[in-house]
Amino acid sequence: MMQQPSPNGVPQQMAAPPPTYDQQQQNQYLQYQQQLQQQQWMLANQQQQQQQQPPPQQQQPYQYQAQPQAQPQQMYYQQQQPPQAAAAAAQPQYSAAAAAQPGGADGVCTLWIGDLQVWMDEQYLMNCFAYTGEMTNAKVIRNKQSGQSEGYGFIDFVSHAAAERALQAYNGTGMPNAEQNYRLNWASPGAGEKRSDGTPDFTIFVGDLAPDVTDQVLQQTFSPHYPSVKGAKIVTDMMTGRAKGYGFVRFGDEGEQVRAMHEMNGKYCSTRPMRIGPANKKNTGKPAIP
DNA sequence: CTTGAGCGG
Repeated sequence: MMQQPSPNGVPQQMAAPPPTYDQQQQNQYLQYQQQLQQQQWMLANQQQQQQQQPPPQQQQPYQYQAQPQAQPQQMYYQQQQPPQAAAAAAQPQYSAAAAAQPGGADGVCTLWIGDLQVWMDEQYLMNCFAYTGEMTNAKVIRNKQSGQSEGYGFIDFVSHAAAERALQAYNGTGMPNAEQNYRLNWASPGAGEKRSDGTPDFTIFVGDLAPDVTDQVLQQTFSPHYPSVKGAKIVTDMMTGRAKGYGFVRFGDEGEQVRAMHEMNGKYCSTRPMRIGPANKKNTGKPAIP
């Protein structure tokens, strides 16, 4: 089976890579790292605003901390480019709909990213989005005391358009070295789809979902029939990254929510029939009566 | 595994 890199249980810090990786991959990885750093360096130079990054060979400014939990993944990432991301990068298209987007009008260049696992650090995010060539910074929010990731972070881009491109291309696609999809959204001001006063969400619970159903798939299952669909969310286990097999769909219109509960119940999403009910905890549109 | 751990400096 799999060989353990550290037979004596000593956590390998930033030491030699495990023998399970061959030299070729290591070299590719190192080359990739240098490319990334150079890209970053050039970007920083272009803008002439960030302090100059020291040449490659420099280690990351932040320090790793010994973590009690076993890390399910290795720290070595392989280059991976989502097909849509490739397309977006190849032909940058400035959608006219940008102004209508939630994060739209103003020049928000930052994306919020959630559902991060504890081992997904800045370096990891760099790798993920460096391919766009338009990312300027990545940050993981950590607990000040424990130093552990809070499970979300922020990614800055050179422009609002660049951020939107990344959002469209990456959101919902698979993350490298993880069994989960990107969960991206516009960062704070006037943010994407959270609670908004005066515009209540009418949410349904959708259970019995196949493991391959993503936010997008679920939303697209409903949106053609119900124009008021605002979004869909598959619930995933943060620790394992596995989908829990259920999710939620939010409607802007209560009538459509009710209709969907009747009409779509038992209908197929991907490979399995959905089980639909009203959502309880958050926004059902009907506030609980004390 | 059936009711969402989602906004910093």
